[in-house]
Amino acid sequence: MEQYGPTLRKIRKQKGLSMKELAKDSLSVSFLSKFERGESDISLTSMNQLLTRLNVSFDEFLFIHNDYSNQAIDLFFTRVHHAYLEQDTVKLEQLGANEKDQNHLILLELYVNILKNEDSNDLQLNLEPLYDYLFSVEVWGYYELKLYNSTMLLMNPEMVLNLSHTAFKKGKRYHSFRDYKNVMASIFLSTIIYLIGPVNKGDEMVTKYEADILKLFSYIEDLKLEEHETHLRIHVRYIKGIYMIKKGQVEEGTELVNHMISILRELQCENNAADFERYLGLILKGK
Amino acid sequence: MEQYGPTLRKIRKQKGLSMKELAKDSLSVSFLSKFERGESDISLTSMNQLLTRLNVSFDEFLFIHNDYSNQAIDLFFTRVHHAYLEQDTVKLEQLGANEKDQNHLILLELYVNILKNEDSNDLQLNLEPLYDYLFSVEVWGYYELKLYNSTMLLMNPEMVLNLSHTAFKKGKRYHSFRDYKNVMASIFLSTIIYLIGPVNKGDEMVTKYEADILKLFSYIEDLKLEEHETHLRIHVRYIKGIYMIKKGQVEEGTELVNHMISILRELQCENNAADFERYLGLILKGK
DNA sequence: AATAAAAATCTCATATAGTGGAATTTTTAA
DNA sequence: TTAAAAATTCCACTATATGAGATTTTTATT
Repeated sequence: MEQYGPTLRKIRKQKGLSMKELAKDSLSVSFLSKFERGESDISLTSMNQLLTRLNVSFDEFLFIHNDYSNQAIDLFFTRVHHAYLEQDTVKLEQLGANEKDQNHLILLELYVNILKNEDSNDLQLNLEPLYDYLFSVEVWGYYELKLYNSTMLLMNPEMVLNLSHTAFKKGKRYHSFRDYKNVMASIFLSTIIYLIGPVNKGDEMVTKYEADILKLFSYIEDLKLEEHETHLRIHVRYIKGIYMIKKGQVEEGTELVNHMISILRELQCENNAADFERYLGLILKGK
Repeated sequence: MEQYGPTLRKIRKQKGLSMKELAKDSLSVSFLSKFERGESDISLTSMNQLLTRLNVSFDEFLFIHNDYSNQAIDLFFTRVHHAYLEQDTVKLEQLGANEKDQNHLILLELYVNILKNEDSNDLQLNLEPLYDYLFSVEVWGYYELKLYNSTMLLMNPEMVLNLSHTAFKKGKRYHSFRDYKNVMASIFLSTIIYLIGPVNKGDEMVTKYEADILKLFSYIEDLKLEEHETHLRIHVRYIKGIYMIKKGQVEEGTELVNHMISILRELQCENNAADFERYLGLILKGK
């Protein structure tokens, strides 16, 4: 039994409510006392009533319960991402130690394999289980989007294309869920970058996948980005510029990209600006 | 008893899991069946185990359960805001009908009073209960921030100042919670606008509250905005420009503000740009 | 320090959440 | 059509969530 009670007590006290006031309409004081002391579990219905009365959402409650750290799902992907960037295979293996989820274990193994075989060319990744999972799920939730987003770079173009379309189709109903648009847009933009092809290669891929790239831009349109989602707006325009360059409109494309970079500079987003600039340089050198 | 079971079933099916697989390690199949058919409540601990296995957060679960609409807290404030903008007193009164929360009722009454007495000058608002509540709560959560944010414009300057400082002090631990920074920054920025004073008046307020305004800018610094939070970055610079104008640096201030407006235009944030421009016009006319 | 009021805990009775197994029905797949 | 898998139903049983009222602890006030 998880000890949710004490956390609830803490929150109740912070809001200056007595047990009587909180329990009103949903529970007896005596039971609330027992629960708050960690001596009993509570039903989902009762808990929901209590949290509603306290004006605290489940996620906020769990955020406090987990010592002011975020959701398990985000936490896992963030940790993996960091460990990978730091090439910390030990950390990755540690993360796997307490893990029961099959997908998570696969993902960790993939990353460890990549880090360990970085130089050798005979790297064979087994992505089948991931494909199977992502194709079998009927509606993609937040988790599936994150899972795909953090593994797409390991997949081959055909699969990426296929799954990005799938993401669009299977994720539709979530439009208004908090972080959804961000992950979705990020998936589509990464897909486009992927399809534009390696910077040092020719433009075969752009030509081959032209229809798909346009489709992906239309998916982003479909997200109907809000005016306050300026970061995504900047990112979209930037990728459009890159695409134009690859398509031959070198001058207009470069101008658009540089414009976005200058906006980022003005807002002191130095890292972002530098990343954008570096990639632009590579693209232009390939021309 | 809320019927959470059927929603869980729906999600389980979407993910292609059998009851046996889902129940493993946490529940018996026969009970899971009973729960999923809405014939029994479930303990918070069990539910958490099930959702963890499904890789679905509580908020995502409730989002689906509530027919793909968002959190109760946000929903309330959004609805009130819309009804107020549309001067729809009937809608506001409707919102109050099913409402049990004391603060919500106060807030609704305030808005109705404002709309009904718009022309007459003898409007007397009783904000005491709100002050009492906000001062009595030890740690401000998401709800308190939203509540304050949506009522601060009705309060007098001294109170706003006091409560904005309170927001900073009492909200500290939440830095990493999802929407937190947004609401927090929005509070500080609104406070600065408030302290800069009415556009048609002189600059007494800017002078009087100079130290406070600088303090508020430092609070925003303290939030350590991420590079991807470009919307807030734009907003902060815009307000800085307005402040410079009020302080006498008309030229530099106007330049900065116009710069931000032009960025918004480039990103096709037409409404935001227009709002910013309108306010700039008023400020400059007052000079 | 004394006292009253409010808040929280404890005791015990009861309702119901949850288990396990076996038989039955429904769904799925080949 | 048929066999296997998945889900439901029924039952007997245990664990525990919850409520009512008595008791103790805390808080506030003089």
